[in-house]
Amino acid sequence: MIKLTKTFAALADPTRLRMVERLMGEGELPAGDLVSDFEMSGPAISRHLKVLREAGLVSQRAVGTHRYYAVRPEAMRAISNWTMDHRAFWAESLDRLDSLLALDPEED
Amino acid sequence: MIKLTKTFAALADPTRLRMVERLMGEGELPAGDLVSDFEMSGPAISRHLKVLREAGLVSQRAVGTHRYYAVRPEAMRAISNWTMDHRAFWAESLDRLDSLLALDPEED
DNA sequence: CCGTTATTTAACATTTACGTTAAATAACGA
DNA sequence: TCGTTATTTAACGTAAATGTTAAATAACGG
Repeated sequence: MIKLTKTFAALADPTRLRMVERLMGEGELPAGDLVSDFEMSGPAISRHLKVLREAGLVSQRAVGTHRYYAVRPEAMRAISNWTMDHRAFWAESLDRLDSLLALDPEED
Repeated sequence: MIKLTKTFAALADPTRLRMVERLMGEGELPAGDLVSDFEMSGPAISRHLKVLREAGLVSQRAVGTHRYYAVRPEAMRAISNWTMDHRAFWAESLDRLDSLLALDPEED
């Protein structure tokens, strides 16, 4: 089960957020490819990847000495589901507007 | 402008996540109402609210000595938008399934 | 087997986060 | 004005996060 606070904590760091975005855009990548993206030591990147992994945000696949990382769709879906669970709150005014425009143009 | 890493950091703490959820469910509440929710001192709650405020997640309204807090829909929308921006990645298989079921039942 | 490459783990320093209690502010009502 | 209530700020201790360099692992290709 995905713990939402863990997921959010993992994405709360700019380096990790960028990693996740790159992985979503390009798909699975080896750790080394991510190292060259950032002005940061290899070990630092490795630990960020570990945080992402432990949060369930990425998967790791070994091929020879390479470790391929990829974002786990379930994790992203969990965030999306959470926002959708509360959609009634945050989309309230937009919904009302939609309704008024689309269905119910009765008030002034 | 809402900084996504700040938003995620704010939601990365279980106490703050619960606060936000309660505020979304019940709407605007004074700080004191939130204090009684948690086994934690008033000052601790106050600081959590400050973190949420500085992240742009909640608004504060003063009425007498009370401070009413409410979740800012824009912040939630920002998260939702981010997930939607990457929907092509995480909803990929579901989309494909949807498409196949709905539109294009041509393959085996 | 050996040197090279890819990546992680260990050890360490520094900053940030978070909780506590005590004190400060500010509005309220007698 | 004074004591009470609501909330925040200050001061402090401790734990967690993050970066660094050095060392450990492990697969690769001669």
